[in-house]
Amino acid sequence: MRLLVLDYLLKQSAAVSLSDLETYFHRADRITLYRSLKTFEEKGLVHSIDDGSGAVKYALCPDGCSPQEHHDLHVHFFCTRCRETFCLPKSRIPDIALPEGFSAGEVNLVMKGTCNTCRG
Amino acid sequence: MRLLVLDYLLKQSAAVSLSDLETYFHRADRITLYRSLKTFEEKGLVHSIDDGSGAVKYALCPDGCSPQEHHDLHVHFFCTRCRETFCLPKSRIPDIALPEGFSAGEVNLVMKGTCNTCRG
DNA sequence: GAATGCCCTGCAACTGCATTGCACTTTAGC
DNA sequence: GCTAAAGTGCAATGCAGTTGCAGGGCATTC
Ligand SMILES: [Mn+2]
Ligand SMILES: [Mn+2]
Ligand SMILES: [Zn+2]
Ligand SMILES: [Zn+2]
Repeated sequence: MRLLVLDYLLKQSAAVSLSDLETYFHRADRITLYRSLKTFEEKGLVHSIDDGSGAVKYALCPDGCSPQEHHDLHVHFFCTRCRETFCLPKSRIPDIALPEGFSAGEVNLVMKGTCNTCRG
Repeated sequence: MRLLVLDYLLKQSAAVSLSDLETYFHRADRITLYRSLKTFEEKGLVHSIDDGSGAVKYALCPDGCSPQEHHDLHVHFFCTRCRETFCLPKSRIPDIALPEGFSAGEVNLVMKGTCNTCRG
């Protein structure tokens, strides 16, 4: 099952949600798919994306992610038309000036708009 | 009830969630508080913040927000210790380079780390 | 002052997504 | 082949958000 899920992820250009998997693998159990994603995430194969759509999405990690540390510090793009979420590894997150006393850790940056296939 | 909620919001330095309100106004109904926030948001009084904590938080808008358009294009900061979320209106979101064909709309930028009261 | 209508409130119920427990099956190691 | 571990399926739960509906306050109108 996990191999099938991994194969599916490799073919996607956009991030997938659990319900996406559920729709595609309609014969498989929801929980199995859920745990597959969780395991992949733990092992550093995929990273999760909270794009504000209500459902967490997952995408394959770039090379160099380890179980200890995910460095998915790239921008994510959520298309408001097709509701797909894309990783934009080329668009790095710039440094943000913080007020005195604040120390930065992770950053979550999600842009919204229309993607290249949805523009008209 | 709404006046009480508004009064409460005015006294906060951090964004509040629905359950925060629920805890404070323990005699009021959850739904009434929920709808108060929704009404405030519609009218341009508050803006909602998705900080990734699982619960949407709300904070008063800066001057100039209208029912039609919220311009809360500032950075939000989520403290991983006290789990409070702060608006950082001084930290503007820089422009992000997008790939060809992508057009930008809203941006959600949440930084995580420790706030000025939680640093040790 | 009674009737009408609107707005606010409270109760109940429902949805969607995430998560866990437990039993069963399959796989891998010996 | 036997045994332990890993993977899977089913059930149930939790939590945040949301909606429908009915009752109550209040002001306007006749
Ligand atoms: Mn990504
Ligand atoms: Mn804000
Ligand atoms: Zn699109
Ligand atoms: Zn803090």
